[in-house]
Amino acid sequence: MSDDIRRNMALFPIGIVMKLTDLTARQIRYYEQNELIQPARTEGKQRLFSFNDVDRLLEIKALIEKGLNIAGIKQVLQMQEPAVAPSEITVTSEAKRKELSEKDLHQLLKQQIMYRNASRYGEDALIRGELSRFFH
DNA sequence: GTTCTAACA
DNA sequence: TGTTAGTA
Repeated sequence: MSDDIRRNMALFPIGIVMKLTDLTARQIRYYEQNELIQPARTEGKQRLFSFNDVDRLLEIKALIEKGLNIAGIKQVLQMQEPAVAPSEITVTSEAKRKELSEKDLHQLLKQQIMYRNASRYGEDALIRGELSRFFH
């Protein structure tokens, strides 16, 4: 698993990331403010992005083009990273179920659908694409 | 020349 | 989101 550290190595400045992602510096910085990405910083406070950061930005870009807002992208992204087990996203007891609001139930439903798809096809952008319609 | 933050004729 | 100002 040493490939992971390579993908997370902070390598390129914002200028290169702009060309790699076709995003403006403004957008990249804006997404960072909204915690969609967390690039490293040099001593001089300049951002340094890793391959993972670039991949993440490409995903964000795809979702933006699908018409999602920051809030929607956050949710889609959060369901990716934490490879939550089914038990964690399943409503366990009746008591617990009663405490959930309608909004929570929808959120839970989306997570479960996402997990099933991820289990069958393994991870992929297509899954996000399908799921994105829930966040319009 | 590049990047950063803050702000808006 | 664009863009500009003043820096580092």
